[in-house]
Amino acid sequence: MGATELETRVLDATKSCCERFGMAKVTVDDICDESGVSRATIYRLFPGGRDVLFEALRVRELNEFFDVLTAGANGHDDVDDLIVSLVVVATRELRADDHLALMLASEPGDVLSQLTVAGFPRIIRVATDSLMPLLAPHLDPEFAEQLIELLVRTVISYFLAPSDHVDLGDPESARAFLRPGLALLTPQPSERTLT
Amino acid sequence: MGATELETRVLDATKSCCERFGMAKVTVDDICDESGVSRATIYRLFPGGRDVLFEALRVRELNEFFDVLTAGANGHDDVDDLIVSLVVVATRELRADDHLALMLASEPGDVLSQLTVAGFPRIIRVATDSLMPLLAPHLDPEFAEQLIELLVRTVISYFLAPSDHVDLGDPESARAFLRPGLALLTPQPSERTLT
DNA sequence: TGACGGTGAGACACAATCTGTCTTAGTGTC
DNA sequence: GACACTAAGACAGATTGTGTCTCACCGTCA
Repeated sequence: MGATELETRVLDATKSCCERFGMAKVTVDDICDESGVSRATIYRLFPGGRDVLFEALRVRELNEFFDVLTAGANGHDDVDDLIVSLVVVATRELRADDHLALMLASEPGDVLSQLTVAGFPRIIRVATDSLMPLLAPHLDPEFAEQLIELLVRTVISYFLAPSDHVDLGDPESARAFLRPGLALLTPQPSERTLT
Repeated sequence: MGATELETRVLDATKSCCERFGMAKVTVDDICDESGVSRATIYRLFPGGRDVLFEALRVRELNEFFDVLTAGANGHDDVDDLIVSLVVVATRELRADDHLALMLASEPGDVLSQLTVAGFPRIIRVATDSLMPLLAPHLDPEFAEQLIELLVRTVISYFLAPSDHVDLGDPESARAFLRPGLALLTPQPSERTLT
């Protein structure tokens, strides 16, 4: 998974081109100019070209997102605290993501599709891979997977369409919102259901 | 010169497309979408298409600039005051022009060319047409034309490359900077030279 | 009612641009 | 000197954009 310095430069260039022109207008040559990498090299690094390039960028961004998230959610002995922290930090991270905001403004269709439809399974996959190690010590694996998926869906939904009643970026509000679900966790570990 | 509501809409759309994509990436279809005006109509309003459209936008912006400038420089009995005011207001107007700033950032070559080379004669022409009525009551016509050209060159130069010693957006600084030249005006109306 | 000016929709040929692949030559490393 | 890696750019084919055209539509005015 070690990204070459060259790959990094190309993906950085792709990112900044997307911000400048909007994804629809970016050409491979734009990325060449921006990165200072030759056309041939880009096609060798990312066989398939343009689409593969965007795909790789999405993967990188997604992984970065969960790296930051998991790094920022340490030192919680209590599962409840951990979960609340994850939700809050994730929400704040989404809100602070300038690139995401720009893309959401200039290419709403594509970005929404990535967040809710086409790209959603991947998000769940990466989220599961990243968060399972954190939750595994405290929860039944199958339950943890279901929980992660539900949390991802919730955070994304409240990010895209904020509520007047809940602010998942605020620890107090998030805890209050999550309490009913969290209550199911600790007291009776026997009957775990989400619906 | 009355611009149709339709022409206005098309030029507004052109402007906003330039800001979103950068001039190089804007297509006529983008402008159709943005303005809600059909392709056929755009080509009828602006025969020649794309380039003519950009040209028309530049003309409009330029005229608007001097309209605002002359409107903001009223009520000066003294020529010195008038000239200082024109320089200050023009400088501030340039600095406050978001569209110009955006274009300058994304398409430096084109914009610089418009400000200093290809578009410069037109700037001088419009400036002369706009400012002569203001200066005519006070100055010899030929001298006024020379003065206007020099002021335009000066304001543009200091706008593009600000000086550590002079701030033409500041009345005090501008007056001090212009004093040597202004001194030539009032005392001896006989020997008028700029060099 | 019918003629008329202005508009949107879209077909069209041509030009320009982009894509993805390829070959070449250059550069640094072992 | 062989090797891996890269820049530069030629190339065919696909895609996109341009500018012109025709046609249907719609409101207005006679």
